[in-house]
Amino acid sequence: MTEQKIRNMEEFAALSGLSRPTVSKYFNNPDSVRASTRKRIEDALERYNFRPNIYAVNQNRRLTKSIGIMVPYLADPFFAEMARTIETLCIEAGFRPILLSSHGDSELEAENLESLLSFKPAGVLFAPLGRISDKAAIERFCRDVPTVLFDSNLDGMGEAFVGSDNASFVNQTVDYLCRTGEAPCFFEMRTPANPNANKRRMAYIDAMERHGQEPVVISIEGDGWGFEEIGRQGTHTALATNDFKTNTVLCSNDRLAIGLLAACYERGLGVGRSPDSALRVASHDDHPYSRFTCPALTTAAHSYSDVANRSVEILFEMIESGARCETRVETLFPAKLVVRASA
Amino acid sequence: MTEQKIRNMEEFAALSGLSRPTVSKYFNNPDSVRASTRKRIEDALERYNFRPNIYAVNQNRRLTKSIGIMVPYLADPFFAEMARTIETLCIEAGFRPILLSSHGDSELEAENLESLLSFKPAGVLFAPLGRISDKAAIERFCRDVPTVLFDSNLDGMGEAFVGSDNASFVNQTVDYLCRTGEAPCFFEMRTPANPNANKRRMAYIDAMERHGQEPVVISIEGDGWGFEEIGRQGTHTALATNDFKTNTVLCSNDRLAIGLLAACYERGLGVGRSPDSALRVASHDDHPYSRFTCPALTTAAHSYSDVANRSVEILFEMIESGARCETRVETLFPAKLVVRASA
DNA sequence: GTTCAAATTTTACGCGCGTAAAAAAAATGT
DNA sequence: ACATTTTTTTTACGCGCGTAAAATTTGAAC
Repeated sequence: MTEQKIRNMEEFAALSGLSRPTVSKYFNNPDSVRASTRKRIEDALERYNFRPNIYAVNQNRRLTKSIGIMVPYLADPFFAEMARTIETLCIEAGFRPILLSSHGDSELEAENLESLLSFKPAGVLFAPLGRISDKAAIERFCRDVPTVLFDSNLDGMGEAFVGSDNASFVNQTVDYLCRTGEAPCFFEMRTPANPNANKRRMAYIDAMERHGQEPVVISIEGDGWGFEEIGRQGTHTALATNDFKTNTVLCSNDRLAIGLLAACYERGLGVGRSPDSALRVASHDDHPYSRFTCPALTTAAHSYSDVANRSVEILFEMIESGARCETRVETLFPAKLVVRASA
Repeated sequence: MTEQKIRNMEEFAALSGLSRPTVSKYFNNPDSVRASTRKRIEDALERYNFRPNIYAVNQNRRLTKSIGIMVPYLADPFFAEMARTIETLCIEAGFRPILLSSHGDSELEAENLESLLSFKPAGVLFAPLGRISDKAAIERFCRDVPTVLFDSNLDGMGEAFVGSDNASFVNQTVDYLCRTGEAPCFFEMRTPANPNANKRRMAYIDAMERHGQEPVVISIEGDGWGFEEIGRQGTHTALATNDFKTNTVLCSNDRLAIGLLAACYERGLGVGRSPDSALRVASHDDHPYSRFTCPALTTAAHSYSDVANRSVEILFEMIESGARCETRVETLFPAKLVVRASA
C-alpha cells in the first residue's frame, strides 16, 4: 500500500491507466467491466486505497445505496437496540445506514427529515415521535422518499407500518396476572407522546372487562424522556395516596416499571410472587435492562428482530421493485410473555 | 407557503429574481447581502420553503459547518447520553452533527472514519473502541481531520483528549469504602477493550497499597458489550468459589455492577450499608440507570457535561482558529462521588 | 452632473462523481 | 479478410452548490 493520497476518482483512474467513467462503472458493479480492466483497477486499489466519496456518489446516483434510520430518542435503550439491529441488517444487505435521533423534539424531527431529503436515501425506516410529530412535514417527506414507519404508527403515513400488537402485549400480561393472582392496576403516564401507550391503556380496560374485573388506571404526571424518574416519583405519590387498589401493578412500559421498582425498594416494599411480597409488578417491552432489575421484570417482549427484519424487508422490496406499495400494509407482531421474578 | 417544489438554488434564485451565487452568499451569511436583496430572498423563502442541499454544500465549502461524532457502542446508555449531550451542544453552536456508532467492531470503526472523510466535517469528536481499534487507520484519519478524542485515550492520536481521571474515580471510591467499612475487592472484566478499565485496576491497586490493604482483583471472563450479563454470571461464579475476600466490592464500571446486583438479588444476598446486608457494592461512571438499581448504586460520577463541554470547546476553538493544537493537551476531569444506598 | 471608491452582484470555474450517447474495441459470423 | 453485432470505453454533460475574479451598481463627495 503506497501512502500517496488520492484526491478523487479522476486521479485514481489516471493511475490505473483508465478513464474515470470506466472506474465509476467498476465501483457501481465490478462485473460490468472486462476482466482485464477489472484486474487493473483492483491492482491499483491494492496500491492506492482509493474509495469514491459516498456523498458525491449519492448526489448523482439515480438510486442510492443509502438508508435513513430515524428514531425518536436514541438514548432510550429500546430505540438504541432497535436502531442497532436495523443498522446491522442494512449493512449486511450492502446498504449504508445513516442514523438520526429526534431527541424527543418534534422540530428536530422535522429538521432531520429535511436533512434526509438532501441525503437522497433509497428509503427510510422511521419511528416517529407520535402525538407531537409535525404530521404535515412527515407527510410531505413520505411523498418524496419511500418510508416505512415502525414502532409508532401515524395514520396513513409512509408506505407501511411495522410494529407490535399492543393488544397482544396487554392481553398476555393481564391474562397471566389474573390467572395467577389479583387483577392488575394499570400504571402509566398521563400524556405520553407515543401512541402505543394509549392503545395499551385501552387494551387493558378491554382485557379487564373480559375478565369481569374493574379496571383501575393510575395516570401519573411527568414530561420528557426520563421515564424511570417519572415512574419512581409517580409510584411514591401513588403509594402515599393508596392508588394501587390491588397488590398487582401492570406498567405501561418497562422504563416506568424500573422507576416503580426503585420506589418500592426505597420504601422497603418487597416485589415478587412470594406470599411475603407486597406487590407483583409486570410490564411491557422487554427493555434491554428488564432482565437485570431486582427482581427481574416479568414483561411482554417485543420481537425486536421480527420488527426490524420485516421493516427492512418491506423497504428493500420497495426499493428493488422501484414501486411504492399499492396498499398501505400494517404489520403487527404479537408479544411473547417473559415470566421473571417480579410477577 | 406555496406547495411548489424547488429543485435547487438556481430555481429558487430565479424565483427571487437574483442570481444563484447571491442567494448562496445569503445562505452563507444573511448579512453579506444588501438589506433589500435580503428581503427579497426572505420573502421568497416564505413562499417557497427552499433549503440548500446540505451535502452539496459540504462538498464545496472550504470549511463545513458539520461535526462528526463517533462512539464505540451507541446502545450503551453511557455513550448514548454522551452523544446526545454533545449533539445538542453542536446544534446550539450552529453546527450539524452526524452521529456514528462503531457497534463494538473495529472494522466498522475504520469504515466510519472513511465515511466521515467523505463527509468533510469541520472536526470530529471521537471516542475510540480502545485496545482493538485500528490505530493506523485512526492516525491517518487524524492527519486529515481535526479530531478530539474523548472518553478513551489513544496515545498521541487526535489533537487533544478529554476524559475522566480514572485515578480520581478509584481513589474516591476506595477512600470512601475503606473509611466506612471493609476494604473493597475489585471486580472487572479480564480483557476489556476500553483502556480506562486498565487504568482503574492499576489505580485500585495503588489506592489499596496506600491504605495498607491487600488488593484483591477479581477478573471475570466475557466478551462483547453485554456487560450486565457478564457481570451477573461472573458474580455467580465468584460467589460460588468465594472470590470476594471482604464484604465490599468495587466494580470497574456501573454496567458490571448492575449485573452484580442482579446476581446478588437472585441469591438473596442483601446489598447495602446496613448491618444485615451481606455486601456493599460501589462502582464507577454514574451510568444513567445507576440511580434506579436496587439498591441505588454508590458510584463515582463522570461529569458528562464537563467532558462534553470541554471536548466541544477545544474542537470549536481549533475550527475557528483554523489551526491544529500546537501541543496535544490531555484534559482529565475528576469524579464526583455519589453516595447512594448500595455502599 | 461627474467622479471614484466601496459594496454588491454576476461570470466562470471547480468540487467529486453518475450516466446517456457516441466512439472504439472486441467478438462473431462468413 | 471483411462486415456485423455486441461489449466496453470515452466523450460530454449534469447533479447542487461554493467561491475567486470580473463586472456592475450604489452612493457619497465634489
